[in-house]
Amino acid sequence: MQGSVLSGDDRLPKYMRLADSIRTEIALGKRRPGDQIASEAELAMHYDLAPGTVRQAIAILVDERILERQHGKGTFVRHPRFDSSMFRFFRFLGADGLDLEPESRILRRLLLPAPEHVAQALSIDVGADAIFMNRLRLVDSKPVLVEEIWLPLPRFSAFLEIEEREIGPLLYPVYDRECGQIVARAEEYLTAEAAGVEFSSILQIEPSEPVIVIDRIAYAYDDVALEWRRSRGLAKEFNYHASIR
Amino acid sequence: MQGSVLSGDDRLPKYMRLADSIRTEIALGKRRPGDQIASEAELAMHYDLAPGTVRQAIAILVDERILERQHGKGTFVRHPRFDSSMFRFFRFLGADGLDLEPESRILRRLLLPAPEHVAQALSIDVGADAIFMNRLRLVDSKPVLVEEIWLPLPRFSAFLEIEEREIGPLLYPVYDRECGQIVARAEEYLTAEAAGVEFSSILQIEPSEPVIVIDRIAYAYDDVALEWRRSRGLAKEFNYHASIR
DNA sequence: CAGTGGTCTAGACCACCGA
DNA sequence: CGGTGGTCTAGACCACTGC
Repeated sequence: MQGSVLSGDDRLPKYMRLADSIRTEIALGKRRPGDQIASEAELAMHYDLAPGTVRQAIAILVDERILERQHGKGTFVRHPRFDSSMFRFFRFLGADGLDLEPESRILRRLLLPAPEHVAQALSIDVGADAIFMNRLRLVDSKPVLVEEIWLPLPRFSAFLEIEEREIGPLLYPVYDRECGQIVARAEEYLTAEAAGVEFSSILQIEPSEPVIVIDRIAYAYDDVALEWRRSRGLAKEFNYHASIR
Repeated sequence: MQGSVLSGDDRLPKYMRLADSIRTEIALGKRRPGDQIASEAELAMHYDLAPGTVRQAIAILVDERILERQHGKGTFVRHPRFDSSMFRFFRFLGADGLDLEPESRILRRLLLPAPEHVAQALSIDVGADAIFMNRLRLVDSKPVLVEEIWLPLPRFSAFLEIEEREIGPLLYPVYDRECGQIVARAEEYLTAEAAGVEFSSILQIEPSEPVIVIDRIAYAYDDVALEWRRSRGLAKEFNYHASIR
């Protein structure tokens, strides 16, 4: 017999159920970023669907930025590379005038009881232990960004054991490699405030100087919240662009 | 004879040329926001295309937020209603705790030579006369936002003649009604800075307090730049949200 | 009820890629 | 060259809307 059966609520259109099925495979780690998925013809055969229906399903996932099509090659699980999304906003220019990726210095990394706003975002109990990390980002040895990062247990327990030198400026590849957690998307909330005494001394600016504050919650493919992060950076290095329709 | 011919480069796919054709009709004002367009069956008949090809064309325009489909009713030119997009960012709460739309007070409205950054954005000559307007937005009679607005001539010449009381807080409906110019989309650029002496006195805050600065260029359906605007508002009222994938 | 968009079928042929 | 996605056809039937 050929023709596998689509799971899920059969009141939903087939193309949605196929999209759900592929999305779930990725969430479970059966398909990982970079992997090629079955061709449209194979999927049509396997699920006993018309080619057009399969295309419609894939179109959804391409739209969600989960898959990408490459004409003549195949359809692939997309690499979600936005750990540096901050650097679409902040432009850090070195002495040579080129964009720089700030180096990273971890100031603190320890277990702490999660405060309410973090606990709520990460769906853990208020006051439950979680990993807290404090990082400084520098360009030309000058501080430009401070980060407070919270990670839930037990999902990230391995993260406490890693040697600091194994942690580069990009955390999401570390989360994947050491903890098996893939960040698929994020929500960011942005505002500005005066630096204040605490952050002005860290960033070596005047307390009255404005800083941009970006809160980010990062999610896995299955919408589990993986990381809460608050970043503060010099407002004058910051420029955000948005299209509105 | 039935079967109209698609214009444009015939090396392009038919669905793209149909989408271009509909987009152009809207840019020329033949179809206006709220209008119903021909049904998929009619379009297929008229252009001698298969229904699926017509659907693909419409899908593009729906994706671009130019059209919207309504099941059982038809397909319509979408109303681009984002004059109040600022108020997805700024939340102005009145004494009763509800969101308020700030009232508007025009401080200045006159012809001035366009500075370079404005001229470039609006594709006019540097130093050429353009309409400049300075507005203050208030909530409970307290200033919360200052705007500098530039409009190109001769497209907006009628705008100088309008009585101030005919200009409400929303400008884009006025542009449409009085000048026949429809804003279809916009690009916004966002940063923050200390208010400084000029704006602190207008906004009644300390010069060191941070303000959010939003530059916006508004475009017509045919991508002609219609308006350049710079808004400054209290950073503490500001919260922007973005999804990243 | 007629008319609209939404889902789905079952193909054909083309354009692109890599071996 | 074989395999992939991209375009296009020509329908059928369903679900929703408003008269």
